[in-house]
Amino acid sequence: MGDTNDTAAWAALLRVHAALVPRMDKELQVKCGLPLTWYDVLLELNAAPGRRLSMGELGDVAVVSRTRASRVVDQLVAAGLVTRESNPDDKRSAYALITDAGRKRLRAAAPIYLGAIEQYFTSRMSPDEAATVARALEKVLAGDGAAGVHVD
Amino acid sequence: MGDTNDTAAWAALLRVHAALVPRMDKELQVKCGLPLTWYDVLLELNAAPGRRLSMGELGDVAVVSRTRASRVVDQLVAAGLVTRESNPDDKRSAYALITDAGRKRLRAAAPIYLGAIEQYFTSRMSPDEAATVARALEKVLAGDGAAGVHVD
DNA sequence: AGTAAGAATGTGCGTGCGCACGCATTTTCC
DNA sequence: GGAAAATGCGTGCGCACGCACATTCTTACT
Repeated sequence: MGDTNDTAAWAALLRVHAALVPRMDKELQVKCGLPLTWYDVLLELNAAPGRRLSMGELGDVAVVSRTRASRVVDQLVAAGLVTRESNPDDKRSAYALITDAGRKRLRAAAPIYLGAIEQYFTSRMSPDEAATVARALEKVLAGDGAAGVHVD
Repeated sequence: MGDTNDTAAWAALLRVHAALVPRMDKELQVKCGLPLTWYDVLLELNAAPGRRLSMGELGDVAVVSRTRASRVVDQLVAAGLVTRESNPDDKRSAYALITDAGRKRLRAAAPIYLGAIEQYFTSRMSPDEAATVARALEKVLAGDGAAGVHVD
């Protein structure tokens, strides 16, 4: 609004994140007993080839950092939604493998989460706008690998 | 990418936030000794009428929560960038008022921050896209007050 | 006026999170 | 082959963050 046009998009992104992420996290946790972090990790594991990912890969592909991923996997193992498995080819690395129970929980939570995204986010804009937002932000991510990004 | 079109925009927003916010925070802190949270609070105070804001207003307008704002203001007072001032009309409320030193620090930090936004974010997309992103995300925020949002 | 309900703030506390570090293993280089 | 650098991982630690609660003051109601 009072913002110069360049920063308006960035400022809005920060505010949307601050407003919606806690709300969706609470909602997911109340309706599914599943924190957003767990959902994200389970989603990535489920989509990965062989339904398994090393900790480093998980840190790269998921929103959480690598060290955080390690601890989230601990919790998921304790909850029976994931198992740890060692890689015979590289004994340093540890795979996280989603269990059937994990996939069940993920499938149960998905409609809740997707519904929240639709209700709070996507439905507020036109389909064209949603497509443009997705394309623009993906370009931001693409130009990212160049400038050193790693958080951990 | 593999995402259904609806969730692609939201997923990209999460990833952009996760990738860029820590980076900008570090950069601002290294080059200006100013955490992103401080910058945000100083910016809002500086833009406010009378250059002052109560804690509740600050929590509403800034990205930080109300309780967090109270503590950030403590730090800013200790750093001499802000002063606390009581409201004669309502002795419960406490105003935070930006000092000249605070404005100086803010003016010094602004080009760094704006440059980072341009470099990492805005320059990756076309001006049209930036405008569309801003408009779409502001609509998300506008439709927000309705559904109870308050975090604190 | 007097009392009960409500609002604004600050603080103790538990949790989430990433960094710095150390350990184990792999890879590179001589 | 063997040593040195590099990689992957888990953990101790400190900081950021919000919730629940107590406090102080204001407002509404009788």
